[in-house]
Amino acid sequence: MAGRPGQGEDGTRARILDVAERLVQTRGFNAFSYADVAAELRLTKPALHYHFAGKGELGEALVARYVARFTEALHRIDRSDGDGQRKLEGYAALYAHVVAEDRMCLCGMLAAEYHTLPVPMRDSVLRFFDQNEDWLEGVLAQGAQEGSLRFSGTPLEAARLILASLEGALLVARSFEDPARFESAAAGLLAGLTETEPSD
Amino acid sequence: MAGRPGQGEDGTRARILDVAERLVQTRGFNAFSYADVAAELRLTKPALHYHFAGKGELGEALVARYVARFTEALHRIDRSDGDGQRKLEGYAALYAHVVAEDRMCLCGMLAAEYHTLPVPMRDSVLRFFDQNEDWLEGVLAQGAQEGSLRFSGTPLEAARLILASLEGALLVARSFEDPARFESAAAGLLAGLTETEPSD
DNA sequence: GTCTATAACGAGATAGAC
DNA sequence: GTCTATCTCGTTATAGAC
Repeated sequence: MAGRPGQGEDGTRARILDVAERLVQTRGFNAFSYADVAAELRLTKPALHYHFAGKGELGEALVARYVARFTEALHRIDRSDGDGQRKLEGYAALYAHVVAEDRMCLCGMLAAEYHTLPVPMRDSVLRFFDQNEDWLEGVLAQGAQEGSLRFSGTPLEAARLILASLEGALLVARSFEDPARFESAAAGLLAGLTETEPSD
Repeated sequence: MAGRPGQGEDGTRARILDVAERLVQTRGFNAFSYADVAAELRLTKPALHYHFAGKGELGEALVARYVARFTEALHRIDRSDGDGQRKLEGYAALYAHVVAEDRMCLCGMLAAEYHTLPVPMRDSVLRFFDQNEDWLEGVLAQGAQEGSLRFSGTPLEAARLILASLEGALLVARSFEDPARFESAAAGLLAGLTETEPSD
């Protein structure tokens, strides 16, 4: 599946995923076609079918790679070893990179199209959200303990609100083609979690 | 355009909009067809073309009606004459009704598909968001003045964060087919805006 | 206002050559 | 691993009868 030869990742396969990923993040899974990807790579549709049996399989590979990259990014933040607040800032920055490229989060886009997706893709999308919530829950628990973060409810509830808010902020900001809208929403969200109560 | 006859709203036209609206809110604008709507209403595709020249025109009518209904709902909340906090609760309840029907907000769904939409639909989606933000801004300013709401940044910034958070909460909750996820996120969001600082 | 019939196109997919 | 050629189906849309 990965790079059997010498290097890493078969070249064509990775380039197909790169183009398809951008198309899905900007137009949606139902609004891109094998023909779009083939044309951009100067290939033909059957060449794509050689690498990915069908659109469903391509979609599954797309989400799998996206989740793997996100997981890596979360591990990088963990290793950076900041306090909860800094980790949350790092997390929001991941989304900022997405909107900077005029894209929606891959799984946020697929969430909108959820009811039209092949079941394996649906499952992967839910796992993506679960994984993000788990990670955020840990960061929030850490932040609460340290005193770097304050929130109402349980860490899991706060984690879910953060995930939803960032996905929604991406969705709206991208429509206005205004990354600043995302930045502002992310900043406001963080501010609400770091308010120090008036020290008496 | 409206109900020229005796009653209100031509029957077929309204029924087409009803079915199309549900399909767009659940599957997306790019994942429903005239054939879907026609079959459900036991009509033929040309009958639909009689009422709406093309898919674009149907989409425009869909958003126009949705925006009009939302505007009415906001006016109802205004007339209810509660404080800022209660108005926000009423606002969140509008979204809760949507997720209870396993739907996405129409304009949230269209925001995901934004780059594939006919331009008139794009404009209407942005106007929907603008209108919501304007209304929320007013409610937040009122709440801040009364002391029923607290937030960081300007009322407009807070309004944008609320809109994004609720849209995102819809998006995620609907994927899990779990309205409780939305309710929890909405409650957490409200809680963050009504925290009373430790009274001394 | 709704129908039958059909055009014109693009989508996803396969067979089989090279 | 990529191609040409082709198939089948669904989609949007129109012409013209009733």
